[in-house]
Amino acid sequence: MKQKISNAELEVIKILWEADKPLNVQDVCDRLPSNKWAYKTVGTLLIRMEEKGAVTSEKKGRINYYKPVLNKDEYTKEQTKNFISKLYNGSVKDLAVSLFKSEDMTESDIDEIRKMFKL
Amino acid sequence: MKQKISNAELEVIKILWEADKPLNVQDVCDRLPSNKWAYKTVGTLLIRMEEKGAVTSEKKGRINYYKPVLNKDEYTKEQTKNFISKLYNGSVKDLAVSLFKSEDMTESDIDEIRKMFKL
DNA sequence: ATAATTAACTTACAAATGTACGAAATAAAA
DNA sequence: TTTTATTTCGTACATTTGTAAGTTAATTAT
Repeated sequence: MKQKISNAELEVIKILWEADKPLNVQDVCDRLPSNKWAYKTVGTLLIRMEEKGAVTSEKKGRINYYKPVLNKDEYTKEQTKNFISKLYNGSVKDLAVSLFKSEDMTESDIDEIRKMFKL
Repeated sequence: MKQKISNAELEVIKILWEADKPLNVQDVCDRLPSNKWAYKTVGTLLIRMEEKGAVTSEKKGRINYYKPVLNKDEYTKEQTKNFISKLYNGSVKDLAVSLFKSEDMTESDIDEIRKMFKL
């Protein structure tokens, strides 16, 4: 997986991550918000990800079933790192400050975080 | 500012944010890592951002001086929110968990965060 | 004052992305 | 079995992005 996957592709691979079993194009469509994309669009996105090595497909009969190659946690971790270096000069602390000030955290988020960082 | 700015554009507007005074193309080039982009490339990026409404320019003599319209903190906040919803289903807590497990935080980051959350 | 440099403005061009359509092959329904 | 629906495969096409080059006008150096 050298190349980056796009935002639209990410939407699709997220479905595969959740499904936890190989899905065909129709399955993916069914799990997307309705009318998100045409069937063929979803097919294109899957093919592109296969070209990029982010997913693989296996044919059962004439139908292709796709599953992710790219690992969700690794991907998330890597993207998070990139994001922090892009917007916060790589400082996790600066991100934390920004989150803390942004009012986007609920009290329960804060509690959880407190627990996590204790000891 | 309807349209999104690209990664390359972001590099440039970051320079303007830091400078805190209007800069011309040459100034921006001087502040970028050397040989990052050709002078003309930087000019293109500035023009595109002006078209997008992210920066404005004012001419002194024949030279254009650019300054940001887009506010850094707002932009950062918005991007952070988008990022969290894209990768963590909007859960700040999940992001925090991931950061905590990723080993990308230094001890001093953790200390700072502890202080911030008053543990 | 001519030559060299510089800045703006215009144009370019390939790769990536979003968003599909058409044709051909096959399977399912009538 | 003829029609209809489904699926793949190839193709399409506008927009955005990265990365500039060419042309022209103004400025600086000689």
